[in-house]
Amino acid sequence: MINITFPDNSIKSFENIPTGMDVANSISQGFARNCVAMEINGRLMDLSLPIKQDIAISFITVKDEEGLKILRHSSAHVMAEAVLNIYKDAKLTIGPVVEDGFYYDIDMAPVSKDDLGAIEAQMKKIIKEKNTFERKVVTKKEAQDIFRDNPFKLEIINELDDTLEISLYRNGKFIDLCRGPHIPHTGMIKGFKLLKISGAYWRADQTRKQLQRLYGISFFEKKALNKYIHLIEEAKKRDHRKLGTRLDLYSFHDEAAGMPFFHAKGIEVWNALLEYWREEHKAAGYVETKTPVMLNRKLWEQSGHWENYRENMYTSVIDDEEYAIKPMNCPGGMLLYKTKAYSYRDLPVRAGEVGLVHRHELSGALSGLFRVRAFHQDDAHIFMTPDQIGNEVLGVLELAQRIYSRFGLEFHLELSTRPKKSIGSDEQWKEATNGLKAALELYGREYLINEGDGAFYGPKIDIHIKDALGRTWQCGTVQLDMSLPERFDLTYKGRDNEKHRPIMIHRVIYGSLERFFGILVEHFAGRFPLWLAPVQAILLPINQDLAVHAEKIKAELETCKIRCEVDRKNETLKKKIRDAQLNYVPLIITIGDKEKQTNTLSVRTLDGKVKMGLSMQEFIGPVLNNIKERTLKDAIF
RNA sequence: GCCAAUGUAGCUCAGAUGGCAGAGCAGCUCACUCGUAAUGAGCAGGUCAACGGUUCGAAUCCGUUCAUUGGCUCCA
Repeated sequence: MINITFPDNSIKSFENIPTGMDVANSISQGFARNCVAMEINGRLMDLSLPIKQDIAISFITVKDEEGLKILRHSSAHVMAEAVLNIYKDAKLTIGPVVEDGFYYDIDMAPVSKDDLGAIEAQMKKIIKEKNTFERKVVTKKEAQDIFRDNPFKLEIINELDDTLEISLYRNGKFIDLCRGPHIPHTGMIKGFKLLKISGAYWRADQTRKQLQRLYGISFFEKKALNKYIHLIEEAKKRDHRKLGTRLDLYSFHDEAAGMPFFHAKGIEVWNALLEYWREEHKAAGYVETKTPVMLNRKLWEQSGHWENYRENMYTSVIDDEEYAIKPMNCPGGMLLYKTKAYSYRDLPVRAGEVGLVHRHELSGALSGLFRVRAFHQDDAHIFMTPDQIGNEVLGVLELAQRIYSRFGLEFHLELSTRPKKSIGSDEQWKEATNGLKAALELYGREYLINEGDGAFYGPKIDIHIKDALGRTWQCGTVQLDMSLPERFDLTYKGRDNEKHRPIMIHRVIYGSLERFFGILVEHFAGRFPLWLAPVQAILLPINQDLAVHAEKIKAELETCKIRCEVDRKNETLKKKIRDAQLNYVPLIITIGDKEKQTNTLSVRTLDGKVKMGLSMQEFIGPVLNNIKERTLKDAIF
């Protein structure tokens, strides 16, 4: 008699030794069909395993996050089997589940995207066979014997802890070394797709063999796969590199790889972003500063960058002196601080700087505006007394919230603590980390903790925003720095008339203006809200004779600081409207004889709605209001 | 930097097997002067990324370089 306890504390008894599947079936067949694995004593196990003693179990089903991971892990096995069916002498290495699917690193000749179809076809066949995954426990010696032709698996086996049992999984003819667990049978993979191929080093070590990494994704439902594919396609449509070209915002040139060129229209958006940034920062008690782009090597030695960051820095020799283009703004900020003597009464000092920095990123890492070699940080350095940490960090979080919500972006927070390689005493780290924690508590929102993920000079809070497609991006960061004030011997006079060391934080909110711009393009799919739109209104004269009147109106709107253009092309109205719509101009104003005679405007918005007979005042008032409030609302009239 | 793919007109792309470089959009000209998502006709536009090689002949084949794209963190 076996007694099984379920999560709701109910108990069921079985005459004979049941498998996990038997137990699931005893609840209902429908439930069993949706079961993927079971959890016993915190360990995930196959449903096919017998339960030999009284124990508490809970089932992992297709609805659980864990279930999906197991499915994808099993999918990796199926993919590996498919690859082996086609490429007989391929050698498998590891095939884990990752955030967005799974991969398998395989030692084989390079394959191309065109080969994926054949592998997918093989996988389909295997899935159709509904093969079960059979688990077998072997000794280390047996495992070594089975994988004697595979140096990668041997290496893994040799490293395994002797106290662990070594398990193999067989589905069909395919056997792999694996911890498990797996789905009951391959038929549960209802939707899958192989996504991409890349090179990857064995154990991520450049000195070791380069393997082929095949990526795939899979789901329990075909529908979920379609949804995923749809998301990828939607993301593709919003690709800021494509939209940037089409909307004439920015471009990239071979002559300066990774360094974007902003066009006139792009700069309108850029300036609107910065104007808003300045407004918020002024209101939050910041001053704005500016430091040079190129500074002497001595400064970088003092700041520690020469030692820690040199391979990413652009350098040049001028008048026999070595200079480096700044990869960060902070050392310049240090010099600014040192230009005067500070009293505790002066603190906190909040000094912002929209600084242009250059970092020599690996050529393969470059990607549109998202990963560049030259960019502007909306940086600020805050110098303060130790007891101001909580308040100042809180202030940054609140400022960040105000700014992000302006764009309709949600966000979450992550706290990163001391990494292995770091400077400073335990005491300092404790104080700094507690300071950040205190601020987070004051702020009152949940946050994740990334143990050991801080900068070498201090702990930090990262702010991750979530765009309209649900993708997250790390933009803002608040970093406590325990190194630079020391290295530059920053001080302030305390109430006690003694010198004290200020605490310093670095923080950004947009992060990289370039990158944030790119994120916004994708977030809005190119349709900027009115306050950001490069061209806010376009005037379309119905015929050539009306162009003069259109220009007159344009001049009037421009005195109100509304960015506008006249489309003087010798085209039909239909055509001009189409062009304006495709360029996402929020306000499309047609100028015909009727409008000229009555001195009114006929306004079409991007949703295709038309409002006729508006007087200039009826138009300008609400428009300026919408711009001033920087609202995301399309509805203006 | 490493692996793979890609690079043809301002943009999007076609150009098996080597034999005079093409389309649509955009641009320019002309006609039309138009009322809410494409008027028509014509013209112009190219060192086929760069350099080198193979060949009677290269956008096409080979090599090098540059750039772009997807990866290179997730541990049986």
